Amino acid sequence: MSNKRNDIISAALDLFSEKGYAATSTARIAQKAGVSEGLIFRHFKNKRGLVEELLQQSDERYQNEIQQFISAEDPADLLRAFIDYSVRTIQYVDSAKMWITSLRLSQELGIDHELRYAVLLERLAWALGAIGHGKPTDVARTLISAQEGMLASGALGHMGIVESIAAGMRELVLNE
Amino acid sequence: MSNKRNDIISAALDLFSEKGYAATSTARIAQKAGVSEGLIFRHFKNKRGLVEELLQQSDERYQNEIQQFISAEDPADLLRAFIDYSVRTIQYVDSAKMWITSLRLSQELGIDHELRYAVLLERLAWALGAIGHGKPTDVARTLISAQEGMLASGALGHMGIVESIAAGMRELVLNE
DNA sequence: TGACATAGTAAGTAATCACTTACTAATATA
DNA sequence: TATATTAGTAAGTGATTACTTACTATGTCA
Repeated sequence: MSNKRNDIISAALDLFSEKGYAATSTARIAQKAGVSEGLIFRHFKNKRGLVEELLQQSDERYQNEIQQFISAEDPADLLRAFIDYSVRTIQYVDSAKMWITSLRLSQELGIDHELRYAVLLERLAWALGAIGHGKPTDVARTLISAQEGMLASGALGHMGIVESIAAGMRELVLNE
Repeated sequence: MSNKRNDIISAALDLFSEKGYAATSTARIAQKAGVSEGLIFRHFKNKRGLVEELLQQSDERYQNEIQQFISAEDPADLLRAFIDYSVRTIQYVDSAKMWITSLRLSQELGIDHELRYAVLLERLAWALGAIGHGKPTDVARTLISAQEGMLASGALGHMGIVESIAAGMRELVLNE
């Protein structure tokens, strides 16, 4: 089985994460993937179809990754894991690319990705309530927003800032 | 004095905030502004020059707006004002457009807007320290990140979420 | 082996892109 | 009022865009 279809998706991910959707041409994607431009349109209905599959893959991966810590039984452990995960995710170029791209493309294409956080929000709120925070749902939303802010503001280039934001979250939420 | 130069900037702001930079053509901007396309290139060196002036105006306005509360003498008042400002800013379509556009365009054009927060960061950290928070600089960064996250995630359409994030900030920072 | 679907390509297409040219209209200043 | 500068336009420019067409190569299974 050929892997050129995957080559296209992975080249698209690279380029979309650098330049965004509109500024990335299908010609450039084909070139980077080492295939003819026409092949993109054999495998995907159009450019939009390609980016939608990419976003869907990224979402599946995201849901998979958060599964690893949202089931923790100790609430403080869960919160610690959430904060660490935010940092770790950005340290591994591969993960970071997918996260940032997913956020940026959702914005650029006007796709609502609020739903994505439903499960995470619920578990965070539970953990926050369990360790004595008032308004746990509001606080959970604040944490998720802080995490998104990290991704939005080109934090990829500034590891120091990412660590600092995480430290601030730990201080506010866990007093540690 | 003609106002066509301003018409161009304001049409560009509208369109950039909807579609982003790359997906907005100079032809479309001219059409919306009710001028010929050539006029854009008389007043601005090129498309990039137009967006840079737009970003600079937005930055001036931002620095102006935060001046109104960062000089508060009471630390709790300052923090309250910061949080309220985040919400208010998004309620007024005009302000929101400028904020979101400024964040999105900085991302899309790869402009570092970290500097923008220098003064705010310093004053927030002071206020947080004064009311007894540990690691005040880290916590200040977390708050700013949460605010950026609000803007990044199409919060314009979801006032309820914006209010909720603000409530979470109030709870975490001021216990109220 | 032969028939048929799938994978892949090279060379198009019309539309749109940012930007330029060559010009006229308006306004300021002497 | 003559002159010079600025504001404005219509109609281009070549390059690039997403996508199509018409074709060939490769594998699959009766």
